Amino acid sequence: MTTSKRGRPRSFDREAALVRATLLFWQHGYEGTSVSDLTAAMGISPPSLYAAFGDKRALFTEVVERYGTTFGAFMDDALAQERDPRAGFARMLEEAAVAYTDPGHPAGCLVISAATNCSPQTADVEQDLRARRTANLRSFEARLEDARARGALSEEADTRALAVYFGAVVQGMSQQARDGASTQELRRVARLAMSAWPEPPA
Amino acid sequence: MTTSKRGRPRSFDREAALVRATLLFWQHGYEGTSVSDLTAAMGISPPSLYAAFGDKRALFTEVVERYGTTFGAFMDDALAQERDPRAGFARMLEEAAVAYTDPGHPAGCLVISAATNCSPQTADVEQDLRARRTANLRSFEARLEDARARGALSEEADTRALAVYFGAVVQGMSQQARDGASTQELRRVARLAMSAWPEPPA
DNA sequence: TGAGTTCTGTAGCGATCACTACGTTAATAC
DNA sequence: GTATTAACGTAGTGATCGCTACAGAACTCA
Repeated sequence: MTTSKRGRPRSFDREAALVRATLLFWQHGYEGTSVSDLTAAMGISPPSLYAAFGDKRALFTEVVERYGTTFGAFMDDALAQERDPRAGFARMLEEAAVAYTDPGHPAGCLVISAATNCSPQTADVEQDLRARRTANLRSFEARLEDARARGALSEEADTRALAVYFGAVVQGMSQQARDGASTQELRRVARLAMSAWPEPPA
Repeated sequence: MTTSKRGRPRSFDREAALVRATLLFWQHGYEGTSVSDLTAAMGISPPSLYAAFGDKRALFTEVVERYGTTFGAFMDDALAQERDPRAGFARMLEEAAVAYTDPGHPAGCLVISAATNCSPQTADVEQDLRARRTANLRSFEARLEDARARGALSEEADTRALAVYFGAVVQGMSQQARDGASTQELRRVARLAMSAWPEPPA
């Protein structure tokens, strides 16, 4: 394989520019971030942005997908890597407390907060992130149902309600982080939240 | 007192127009709602809007204040009217489950979701709603500290952590409602969330 | 070298943003 | 009646929105 191409080579680091765009969308959301803001932060001109990423919408989609495999990967990892489902959810919440308050990037979760209030024209962006959140919720529910099938969760446990509950806790922790909550406060929230975990089966 | 004034009388119902504006801001947020959207929904022309409410920012402020005394009043009411603090928080969450999914208006809470992602130019709006949320959190904490002082909560209870926890749960329920959660699902979340309430003092 | 290709910066496109100048209309005050 | 006051609709302000036409620059290929 070869990386050489015809024509004038790109004069900026596409990956670095993508990270800059991620941080901007993370902080101000999709509509709160203008193309002018993006080009200024990425250090490129509008034609370069459009040539490299398509348009604002495509750039945002790429940002969200990259976010899911990097900053946001801890959620799936925690649930998948812990054998004990309770430990998996507990670890997910603990890591959320740390990740959402990391001073190295904007607070909270991009998927949760980057498109919560959109104009009628960009309702599709709001819907895209909503679909990601509901997919996460289904992932929670599947993990809980799997735990129940394996006998790690009582038969009476309401997996749907627990899934919505953990989804709400994660989203709430994200917004608390954006509102200024500290890592320590969110850690305590994470521990309190685990009180809802049902008693083990007899 | 007299309600008569000089000059041409207003030809629209100011209160009704304010409600229309509330519903729009509630659904699409501050920046997601344009003055053009507002005038169309309120059935008035831009000069009438500016004469009656000042500007978009002032209208939003009035909407938020009115929201706090109507749709959003159930929170303070629940905490203030229940003698038992645990019952107060439980009632607040139960009523949130119903209010956030009321089909008569947009889902969730306006204070929580109307300005979560703002452009740098309107950061002050985001900050105003943030101040309201942190005030609510302090109200939670004060209620919990009062309960502990009265002996209704154990001395070891972490009132700050509990306040942040309940704030996160409420915010999470609001976003779950916007993401399509049903009243019943949120009711179950409310009940699960109360599991974190500490054991009564010995 | 020259042709072909692709990125670059400048400069500006039409559309929409929040907002308002202006002349008209409809009420009260005298 | 006339004067005064205030809301009305029309029509349009400058600024910013997302996006692009265009020409020059920098590369690979023959």
